[in-house]
Amino acid sequence: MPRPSRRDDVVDSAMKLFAEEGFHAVGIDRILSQGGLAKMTLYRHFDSKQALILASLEARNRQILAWFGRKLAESHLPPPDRPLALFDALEEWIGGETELGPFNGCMFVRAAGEFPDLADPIHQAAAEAKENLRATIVSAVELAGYLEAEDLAGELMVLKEGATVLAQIHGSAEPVQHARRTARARLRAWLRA
Amino acid sequence: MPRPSRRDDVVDSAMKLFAEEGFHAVGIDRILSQGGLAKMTLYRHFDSKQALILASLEARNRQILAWFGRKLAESHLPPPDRPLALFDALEEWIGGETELGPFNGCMFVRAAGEFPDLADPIHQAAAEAKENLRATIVSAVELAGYLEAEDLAGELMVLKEGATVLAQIHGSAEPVQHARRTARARLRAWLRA
DNA sequence: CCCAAGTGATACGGTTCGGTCTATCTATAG
DNA sequence: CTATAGATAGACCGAACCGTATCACTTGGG
Repeated sequence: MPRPSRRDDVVDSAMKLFAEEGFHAVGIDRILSQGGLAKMTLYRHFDSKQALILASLEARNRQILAWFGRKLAESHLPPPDRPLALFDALEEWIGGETELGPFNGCMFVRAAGEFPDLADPIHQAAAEAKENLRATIVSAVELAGYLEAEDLAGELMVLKEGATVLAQIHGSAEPVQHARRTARARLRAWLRA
Repeated sequence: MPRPSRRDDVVDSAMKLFAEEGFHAVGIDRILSQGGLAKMTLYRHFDSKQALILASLEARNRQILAWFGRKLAESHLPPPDRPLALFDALEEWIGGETELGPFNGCMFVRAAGEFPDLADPIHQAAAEAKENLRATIVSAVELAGYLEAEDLAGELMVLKEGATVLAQIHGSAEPVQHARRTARARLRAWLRA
């Protein structure tokens, strides 16, 4: 099991280009040339471009889950405010240099947008990624001591997705401020209940 | 000025296909064949596919603005709750048969996703469409008697976009419920302030 | 040392893409 | 009637697409 890492090279190059320009807009040749890979190296590891896209989404999913999970766990906010670390992390992602690379919106939202058929495996992979993130937020909310964590996490998800989408469209982190303010108020209300 | 409507035929066919399958995924030939148009009919009215996409976005923008504007104006909710008509309209759009056609997520979000370059005219058109909708919401919020309408509308926009995106990914209107509940609570809080 | 697997480089095939061009048809205005 | 503008239909082009095939080279294990 030498794990030659060539497969990972292909996925990394693909993930980067897909994130920057989109799935349909990026051809196999560009993925391979940027990275000095050969075509047979790709098709030895993947059946098709679709399989490569799926692998890229899975890799991105692990990356995103680990990053947000860490940001939520390492937050220095007082426990009831800790879920707000979600929006601090989002702002950091948008504005700056993180290991997630330049901010180009959510890769899963864009995948679901380019492959709108609900039965498409790519669309389903995007939906699963969102469900995974939701579960992470549920855990964080429970850990912060909230009841009805499912409902609260659902509201936080809506806010996070809305802020992400608007930030990408307008090229600005301002929507995150709106989302964070709303989230803060909702957390306060949940505390009183 | 006979307004031969052939141009509109092209835009209508394009808008429908772009909404269903995406911009890169749909070729000119399909747009024309579905609708019995000739290629020269397209290129007499538009310089390029990009110009056709821009025209489709503008047409969709007018459609969306008129629809949400009407839903907000005709709402039978008590005035302070009237901005919630936004989410009722969204749910109606998702679930059912409206003049907006089948729900495939927000066309502008998907356009900005497929053309991520902020300098791309298509991306900019998508951003302008969002700004137009935001202005509509600001007016509705002011009309309902709220102060600081800009901030409140900003929060409502985030909720609406998040609900739209999640609804498209999961093929479910459930996120709209979360968004609506959050919005209701925020409106109540704004009333007390 | 040798063999087999993996890789880079390249060429190729069949399809589709966006866009141009020509030819024919129709419909209206003069 | 003719003249003209806009329409359809379709051939055509160069480029890019995804995927396959071929060949030479490197590499590591028995």
